[in-house]
Amino acid sequence: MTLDEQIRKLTARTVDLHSAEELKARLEKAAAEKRPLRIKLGADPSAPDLHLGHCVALNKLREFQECGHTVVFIIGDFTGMIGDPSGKSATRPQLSREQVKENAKSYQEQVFKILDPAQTEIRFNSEWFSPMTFEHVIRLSAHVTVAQLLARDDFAKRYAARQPISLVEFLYPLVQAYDSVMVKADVELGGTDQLFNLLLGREIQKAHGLDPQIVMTLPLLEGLDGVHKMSKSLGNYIAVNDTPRETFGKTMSVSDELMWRYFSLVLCMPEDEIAAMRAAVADGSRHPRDVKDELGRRIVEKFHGAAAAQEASDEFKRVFSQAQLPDDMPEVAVPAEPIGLLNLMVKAGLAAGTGEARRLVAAGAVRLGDDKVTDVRAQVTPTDGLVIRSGKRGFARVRIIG
RNA sequence: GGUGGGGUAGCGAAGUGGCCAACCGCAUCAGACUGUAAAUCUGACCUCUAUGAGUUCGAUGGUUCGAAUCCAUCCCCCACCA
Repeated sequence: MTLDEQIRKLTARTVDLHSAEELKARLEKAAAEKRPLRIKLGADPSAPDLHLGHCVALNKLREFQECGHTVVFIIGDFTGMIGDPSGKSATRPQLSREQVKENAKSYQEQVFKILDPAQTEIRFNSEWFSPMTFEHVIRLSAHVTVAQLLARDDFAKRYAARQPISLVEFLYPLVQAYDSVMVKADVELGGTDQLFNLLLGREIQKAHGLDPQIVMTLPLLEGLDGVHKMSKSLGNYIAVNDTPRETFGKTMSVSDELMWRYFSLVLCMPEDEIAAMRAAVADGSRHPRDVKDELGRRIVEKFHGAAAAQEASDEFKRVFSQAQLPDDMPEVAVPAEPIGLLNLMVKAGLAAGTGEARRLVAAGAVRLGDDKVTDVRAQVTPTDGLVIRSGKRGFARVRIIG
């Protein structure tokens, strides 16, 4: 691959790049020295559930690996143990050493669905932070002014709105920046919301006599609601570890307009191919549903393989397009004695309590076999194999126990 | 240390003695419509087989026939000025 080809590949989909010239120079230098670049990505170990939003950056790292570079994946175990009160949630629970370890392990499993383990270096930042003295912390802090920190967009807003900003939050960018020093990062990337932190890494590296890292930001992927960025706390995410069925179903719930971003950011599809598909949908030669079906299959395939992808798609069509029963469904074991419908639903896990079950029945969402039931006081005599449906997604099959 | 503002259901936010299980918005769930969705409309949304009952408004104790609302003590949070 020529240098220009590499650069084109590596800078695709980026939002900010500081700077293109530096990247080029660094790539040349690395080639001359016959060493791979070190590409850093930091991860917070408190949430080991990777989702498609994380994949945007991971995909980019993967592209770096394809160009022969090394990914340095930093697990913020030290910071995780302290607990980061970033933004709204006042204080996060502190994680124990064991939890952090466990999370880190789960992290690696998920990350390697995209990254190549052979070209990945995993580091824990407790390695350099645990032995650090307070003197060292103060010296590090001396490199940054409060005005600089307040320049960060969210800090500026919160300060203006008289919202609290914890000192820990102020320190966080520094912690992250120091990671860059310790692993001698050539490039660091992150979401656009990370721009400030990434740039601070450059400053701190310079202060430590290192070449400043090249900084790249990638778009934030909107979640299933189509508005907010995908995040676990908002619950609008597709997790790497979701089942094929879940992944596919969630993908199909993405709006038509948003799906193009998923093609680009999750699947790294080249822009011209996406444009071609958009054109096909616009002139009516392709149905948006079919395009989305393709999106769903390709996302499932990425994490679970082609067979699972096809199956998830078929299953979805059967259950939702044709309103038929899914292949397999949870079972509820009950004796063959009359039971209140509401209680049966709770037993079957179709409702959290009889209150919810009552609502569902009253709303006309519940069917026993093929018959809609709207009487909240209905008594049911269970028969083996009886299917209870609640809404579009809730299914359970009755098993009789002696 | 001082001054001021707060703690109400998943979140945001009204309510300041009875009409309060508590307006409203968001989120969520369901129904209709679809292409599966989104958008839109409708309904539900503390718990309980329920035209009723039970437990809520930071905590505890008190006043009162009656308290989210009044009093006392305590706990917690925030901003500002030092």
